[in-house]
Amino acid sequence: MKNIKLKVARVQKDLTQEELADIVGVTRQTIGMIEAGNYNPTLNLCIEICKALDKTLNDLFWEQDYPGKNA
Amino acid sequence: MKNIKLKVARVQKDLTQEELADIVGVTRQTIGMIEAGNYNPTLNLCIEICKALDKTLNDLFWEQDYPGKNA
DNA sequence: ACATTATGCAATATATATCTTGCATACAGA
DNA sequence: TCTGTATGCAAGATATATATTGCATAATGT
Repeated sequence: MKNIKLKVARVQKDLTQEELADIVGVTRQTIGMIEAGNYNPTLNLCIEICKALDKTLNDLFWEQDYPGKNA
Repeated sequence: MKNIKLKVARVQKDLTQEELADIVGVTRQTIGMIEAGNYNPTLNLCIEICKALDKTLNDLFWEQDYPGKNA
């Protein structure tokens, strides 16, 4: 499931996938896959992304696209 | 860095490490290491833990023990 | 038309999250 | 004292997050 919130927050900061990746210390592909969904990133990476985008974990990763949400 | 919030939330639910582990589908050791800190769990696991304990990501995993917090 | 930038997709390699098993300690109850 | 429960710690195995490389496409500017 795509993470639209993350993509929006990134675009709001006028950052490209590669720029965000550089800031948080991962590869462009990793950011791309997180935005594309079907991925399960690490807590530390999520936190770094949130800090880079001035958001919180709940802002970007809560109640949007975790498996079994509407079960 | 130890995750006290997680331990407190678990005890409030009267759950043992092993019981919580069974609920979220991991091993007792995994829960133990997350509580003990020096660990980097997966986002999906964090979400499952939050759901099991009726907490949010921010409640249990935000601004407590991520690296560089006070940098 | 050409070059550049941003993104998507995929295969292989590496790092690390998680599992499995086992042992040790502390504590509560019989 | 003995047994069961809850937890901590550690070594080796497995699954998967992430890196690396490469190619394809759309959009933009010259």
